[in-house]
Amino acid sequence: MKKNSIRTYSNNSELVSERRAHIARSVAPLFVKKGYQRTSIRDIARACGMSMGHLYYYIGSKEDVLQLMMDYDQHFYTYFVQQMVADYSSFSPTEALIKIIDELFRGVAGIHDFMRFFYQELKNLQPAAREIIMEREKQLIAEFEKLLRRGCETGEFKIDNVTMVANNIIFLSHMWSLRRYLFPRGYTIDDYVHFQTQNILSSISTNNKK
Amino acid sequence: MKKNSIRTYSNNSELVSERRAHIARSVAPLFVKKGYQRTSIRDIARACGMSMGHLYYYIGSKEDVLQLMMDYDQHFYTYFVQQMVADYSSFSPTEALIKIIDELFRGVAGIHDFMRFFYQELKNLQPAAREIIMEREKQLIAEFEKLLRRGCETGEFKIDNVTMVANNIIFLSHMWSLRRYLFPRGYTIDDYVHFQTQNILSSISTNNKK
Amino acid sequence: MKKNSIRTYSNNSELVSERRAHIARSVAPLFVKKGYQRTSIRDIARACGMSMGHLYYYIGSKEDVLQLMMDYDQHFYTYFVQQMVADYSSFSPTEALIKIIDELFRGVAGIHDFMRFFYQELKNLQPAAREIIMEREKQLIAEFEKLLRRGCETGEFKIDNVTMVANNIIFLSHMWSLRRYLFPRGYTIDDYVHFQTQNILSSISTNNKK
Amino acid sequence: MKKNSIRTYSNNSELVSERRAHIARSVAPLFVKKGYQRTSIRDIARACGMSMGHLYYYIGSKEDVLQLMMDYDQHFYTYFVQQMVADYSSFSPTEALIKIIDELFRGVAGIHDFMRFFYQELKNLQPAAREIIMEREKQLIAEFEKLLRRGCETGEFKIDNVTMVANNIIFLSHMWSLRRYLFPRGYTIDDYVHFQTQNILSSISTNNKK
DNA sequence: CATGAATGAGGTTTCATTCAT
DNA sequence: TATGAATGAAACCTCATTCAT
Repeated sequence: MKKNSIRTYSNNSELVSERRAHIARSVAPLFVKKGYQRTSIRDIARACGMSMGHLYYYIGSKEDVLQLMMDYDQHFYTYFVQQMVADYSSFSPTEALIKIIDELFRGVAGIHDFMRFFYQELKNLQPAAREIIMEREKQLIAEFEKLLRRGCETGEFKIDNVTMVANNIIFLSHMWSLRRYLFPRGYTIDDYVHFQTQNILSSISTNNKK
Repeated sequence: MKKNSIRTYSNNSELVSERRAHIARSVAPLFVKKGYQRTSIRDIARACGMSMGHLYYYIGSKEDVLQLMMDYDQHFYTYFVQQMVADYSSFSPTEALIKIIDELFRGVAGIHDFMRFFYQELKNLQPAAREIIMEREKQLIAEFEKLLRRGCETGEFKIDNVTMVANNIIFLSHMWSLRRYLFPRGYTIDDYVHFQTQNILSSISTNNKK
Repeated sequence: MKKNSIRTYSNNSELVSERRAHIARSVAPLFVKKGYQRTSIRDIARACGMSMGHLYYYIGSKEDVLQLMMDYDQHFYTYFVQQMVADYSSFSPTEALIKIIDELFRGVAGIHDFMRFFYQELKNLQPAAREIIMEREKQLIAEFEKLLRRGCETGEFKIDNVTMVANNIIFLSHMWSLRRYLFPRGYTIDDYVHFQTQNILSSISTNNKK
Repeated sequence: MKKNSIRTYSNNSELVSERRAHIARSVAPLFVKKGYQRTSIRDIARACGMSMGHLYYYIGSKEDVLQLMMDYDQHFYTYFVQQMVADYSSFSPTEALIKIIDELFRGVAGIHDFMRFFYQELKNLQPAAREIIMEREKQLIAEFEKLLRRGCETGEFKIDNVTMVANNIIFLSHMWSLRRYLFPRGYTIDDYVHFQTQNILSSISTNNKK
């Protein structure tokens, strides 16, 4: 929605969008593998199948590539969550939350290396770009708040601060990406999802069957 | 004892230890402010009050400085937690946990920029160095496990997987450093500590007064 | 007639001339502001309202644009002087010289930034193009020689080397463009014209009323 | 006297001065021949007998090399004139002026390619550096003013605006460098000096023997 | 123990020019 | 005629590391 003012020499905005999406897609595995700083423009151009000069036809600086990639991936991630919340809107809040946690945690685990990258390289974005990312992250949190509030209204949940519970849920979904190396040997994503689901429900559910 | 295979040209191991501690201390604010990659050897040498050549008398590469600094800081952090657990060993597990969470979360919040740095730059360590860090992190988790197990034995806690609960507690202590920008406006560390304490207790305490 | 060996893909020589004049006009403010080297082909094309590719339809290289622009502007300048000399042909040589100096110095002062550009970028022309410029500059000098000789014939002037006096007059007209920053604070073009007029006359006039 | 704040990584200010002088000397013929913009850092480093990296040990940017070179050469030029004025202080103003014009014009003719370079590349200096150059140029003018005023006091000269006469003398000394290609074929520096001397004297001398 | 001058490979970015459409 | 996407060489600059002193 917002206009990221990345420089381009082209007037064909359709082409620019397409190529930038291509760049974002092409660069992702490279960035995730080597990190942003260690990836050179030469690497990026090669991965995109472009010459270095031509790459700069669509971007203004290396930093813009980072922004492009983060935007692109975060967009999918956000959309994925919004879709889920919508999909389970007919379920009871508890049922919906269980399903959504399941899908979210597994989904995030599927892009664990991107999640790590995200935490590592966010600082390399310029403030304006970072602001956009943050804003979208807040929308994500709002989605969960919506669901949690519905649960409070039905009496299934009892929550003092829905925003913080939403924050907790999302942050814990990242834990698999950031810290699974510390988990017990043999601990699976199934175990993890089950554990966190119980954990979350036990602290908000009024029907505590523990 | 340690597998610290950092090169030095000195035989005076006491001097080496002392100088390396000095380097670790001197470089920390620089690294935290500018990031590891953007900090040059020249910057590091200046911050340490050494010449570049002499710096290489005590280290083998720039990466070693990162390792030194992370080791040094993590060591304090780990020691701080171990001390706390010991200090509260005479308290009831519930009381101890409340106290420890309070101190831990506030302590971590006090070094929030180091915590961010930690998540951001861990990837720049060589696997061997990363392994050492991980190992110590596991010891930290073990401290909490110890406390939680004590609570299970007294019947105050009911926990299926103490390792994962310990992991959760520690990870949530990092959340203030990594994501507080997403919290509600005006939300304080006091609010945060209170919220997470309730949250954690409600999911493990047998005396559920919710 | 001219040795303008600038490449074109067009056979329509009228169109070519027209377009080249357009290019010369369009590019002048850009060149004067940013300098020749710092102005890119993209800048030039944009200023001309053409595509880069189409620009190359009428020129062979970036250097040709410089030549075009210098040619064009110098042509006006030369024509302007020739016209003046003709206009004042019925005046006495002294009167004519006074008038012409007045108009010339003020005229040149009006295009001071072009004059500076001229001195700065002449070296970027190829020898052949530079030769053409030089030739026209010599014609300009010849105009003044004509006037000065007329004054010698009437006995109003006494001059050993009319060519060099003509050179001096023209060069001094450039001084306002090249060195006025060194002049006394508040010194105006009026002051300047008056000063140089007196200065020149005093050294060639037989009727020395100093 | 003024502190040109050119970046260096060295603390040995003596070495820095020496090396910078070396750079200024080494780069001059290159700059004069190819122009500033067309001379690459690689060229400069080669001419200085340094690696590119080491060159940047003593300077902060390519522009600094230009400043160094202009400063260095202008310093000699200025010093040369000041010396002359001092040397001829015991002569009568007229005699002194004749001698000084002779030496100045010939001196400047000897560095004609630097003089052209000076006019061409001054625009590439940053304002601060340009200011320093301008200031020294003004000091030069002041030297001539001193001499001319002495002549006015003895009654040998009659001058309304000594500053502008001084400006004229200096500017005309540059003409040989900038415009001698337009002079009559076979016209020598001897002819030129003689012509301008007569020209200047005739417009300021009270003893007009024309 | 200590210095800092020196290196050279590699980083990001620009730009005149062409050519398929 | 007219377009502008595409190229690749070359530009300026940085920096981890070494070595003579």
